[in-house]
Amino acid sequence: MVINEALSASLEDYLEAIFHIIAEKQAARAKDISKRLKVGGSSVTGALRSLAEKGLINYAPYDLITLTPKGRAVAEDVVRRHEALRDFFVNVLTIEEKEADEAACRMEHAIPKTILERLIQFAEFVEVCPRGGSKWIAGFQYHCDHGSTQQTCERCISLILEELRKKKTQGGQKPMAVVNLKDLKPGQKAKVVKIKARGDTNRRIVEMGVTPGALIEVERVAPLGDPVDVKVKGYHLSLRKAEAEGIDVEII
Amino acid sequence: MVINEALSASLEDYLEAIFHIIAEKQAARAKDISKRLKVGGSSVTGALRSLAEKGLINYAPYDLITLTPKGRAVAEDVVRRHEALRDFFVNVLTIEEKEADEAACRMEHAIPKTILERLIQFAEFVEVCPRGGSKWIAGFQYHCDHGSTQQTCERCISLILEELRKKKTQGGQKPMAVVNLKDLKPGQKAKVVKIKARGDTNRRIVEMGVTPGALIEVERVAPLGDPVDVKVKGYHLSLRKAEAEGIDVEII
DNA sequence: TGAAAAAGTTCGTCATGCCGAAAAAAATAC
DNA sequence: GTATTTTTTTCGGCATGACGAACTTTTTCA
Repeated sequence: MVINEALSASLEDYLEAIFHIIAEKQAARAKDISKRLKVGGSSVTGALRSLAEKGLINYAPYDLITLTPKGRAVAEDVVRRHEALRDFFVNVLTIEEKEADEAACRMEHAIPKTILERLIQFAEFVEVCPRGGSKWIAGFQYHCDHGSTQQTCERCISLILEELRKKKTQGGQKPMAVVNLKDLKPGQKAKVVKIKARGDTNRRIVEMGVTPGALIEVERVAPLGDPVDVKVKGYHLSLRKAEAEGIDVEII
Repeated sequence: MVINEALSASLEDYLEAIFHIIAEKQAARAKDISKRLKVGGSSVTGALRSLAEKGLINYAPYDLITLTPKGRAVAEDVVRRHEALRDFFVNVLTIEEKEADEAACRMEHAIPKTILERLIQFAEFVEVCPRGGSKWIAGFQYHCDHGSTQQTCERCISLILEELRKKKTQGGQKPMAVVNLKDLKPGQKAKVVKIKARGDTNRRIVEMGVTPGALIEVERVAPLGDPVDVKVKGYHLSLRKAEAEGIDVEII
């Protein structure tokens, strides 16, 4: 078992495919992989041997394929890169979903860690900052389609004024639209306003990257509200009900 | 001579290296390439044969290496991808130059055309839009370092107010800081305000992508102001003096 | 001008990653 | 419970792209 060798783009693709297949079914089979990656069966066998040798998958000839803990960690890292790129393309560059996904698939193997982190922070910043937001992205769209001129810039500025006025009349005494994380529905995005939890729970929440100002997206809420699956800084987290209740957010 | 086959990442690297070496000296030699790409001499020979076969370089054993027109076009395309990524990393994500360059080097081979164009437009929009600009990027930096909280957001909003006030007092009757493109110094960036030129000159200018609202960066001005080398939408252009004089800009 | 040095090429090798054909194993059907 | 189908593996082959060693050409310089 070879340890800690950097994976090739190809092997990252295989690992990512296995990760997604396992998320849908219980375990992956060679056929699923070959269908998903559009490669011949014999190529899959070779890749599986390679991944098993590196200790990333549990695999023996003719056997089902599962991820080792190490393999799961690496796969989650690949998926995080993929999603970060795709989300940036879709949410900031307003690229169409399918095309964004394909581009992310190709670029995910080449993006270095530091750039990735920055990109995730930037995409978050665009959504969270009052100077950014969906209105601004719409302005970017307009700029792309018509080219911005003096007039459109003035329109843009008046938009900011409007937003400021709204803030001023609503806010003041109490920040508006602050709710508890547990009350969000899947798909909703929010800005973390305050961590109410204290002690150990507080520590755990902050360690996961949930800090005031951060963007948080609810992915799934289990029947009784426990656990709540969220995405923060590109990471998929599963929060206990007690943890979710300790987080106040402002819906975006 | 094989035509129109997609280049591998490796061959793109060779072509890019040749392009840069030729920009510095008159022609490239195998040694320059092997030094620049850190590969053995024998690998270079193979790559050169491959590029010559595809009609991208002029090459015969032991001879100097130059680009064919087709090869130059492809090389310029690779360089444009590289620079677009690097500029985005440096100007928007505030990544340090050297790191941005290395990342661009790896990612340039994987970015699809549509995403590239959008990214270039976005980087331009960030610099040109009043809601963006260097102040906003500084705000992003702050967000990265400290995490934005309610207070920093209010600071951000007051910054917009300040900017608005400045615009209001200065502007009104006449747009401020409008100068002619020919008066810019190398390194300066500006927003195109108006194309004064008429007829054929106007058409040529617009065809090159120089339109009101676009970002233009001066790279080099020849002794007598002819030509003026600029960068617009990722393209390096060489403007005749008459063309430069027909363009009014607002320095950013 | 004629060595010595430098640059460039050829050749054999290796690793990766894909493929198709054929063989082997497992699953399914009757 | 065997026969057929499906899945998986093995094997040989091919393309790319890198390398080192040995050889050839060009350049340098004495």
